[in-house]
Amino acid sequence: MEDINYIKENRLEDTGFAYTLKLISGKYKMQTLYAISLNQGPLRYNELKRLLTPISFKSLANTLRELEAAKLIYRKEYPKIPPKVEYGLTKLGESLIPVLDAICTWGEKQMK
Amino acid sequence: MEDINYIKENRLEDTGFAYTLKLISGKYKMQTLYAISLNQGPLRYNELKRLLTPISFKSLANTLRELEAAKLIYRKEYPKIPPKVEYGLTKLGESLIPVLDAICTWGEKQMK
DNA sequence: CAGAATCCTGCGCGATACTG
DNA sequence: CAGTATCGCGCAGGATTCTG
Repeated sequence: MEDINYIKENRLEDTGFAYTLKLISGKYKMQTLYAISLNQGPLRYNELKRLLTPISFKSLANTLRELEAAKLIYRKEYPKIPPKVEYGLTKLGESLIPVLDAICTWGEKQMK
Repeated sequence: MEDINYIKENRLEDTGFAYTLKLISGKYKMQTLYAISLNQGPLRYNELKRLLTPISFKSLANTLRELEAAKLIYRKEYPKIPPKVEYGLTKLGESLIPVLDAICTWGEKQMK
């Protein structure tokens, strides 16, 4: 009944569904989160760049900034030469991984 | 180890994850599937148009065609005047709903 | 090494009009 | 009612260059 109302009242955009999509939609956001998860630990800027090939520097920077703003990843800077920056999942980001895993699992089933 | 290899070999794109995303990425694809699911039954063209506001006719037509090509929805035409066409979830499409539900649930938790 | 800055491009998507 | 056809554009994303 709740769901029915949502949809009847044309407010799909007020559901948690739309809320989540707003945070993770974009060409590389989910891939970025998933790459960090698969690595089982934080990744450096250039590692992400390589893993997300063919992403551009600009897209990567944007993606990381937006994910950080959404508190899904954290950015840790090591002030030294040469510079080193790591990106890892926050608790919030980790809580999203089961969802991404479900996406992966579903795909694996269909592939064979 | 499998996962590690995937990521080390820069083949995130060969995972089930990428496979799934290819089918459901696009501005309105997941929303379309979810709307049909929430309705607990097939929806007509104009109903979808309304529910997915502010989608355009062109985007809606494209979205429906691509989802149908991916066998996630079916199209049923009633040959009569006035025309009536229904779009519903296939078995494959239904199998994806738990994943979309997970996305919704996650969002609901964060909203409060 | 990790970006910022700049300029450029495609195309996903929208708006509108038309049709069986 | 359920779509196509046409035209046009914003903006996400790309390519390249520069810097602390």
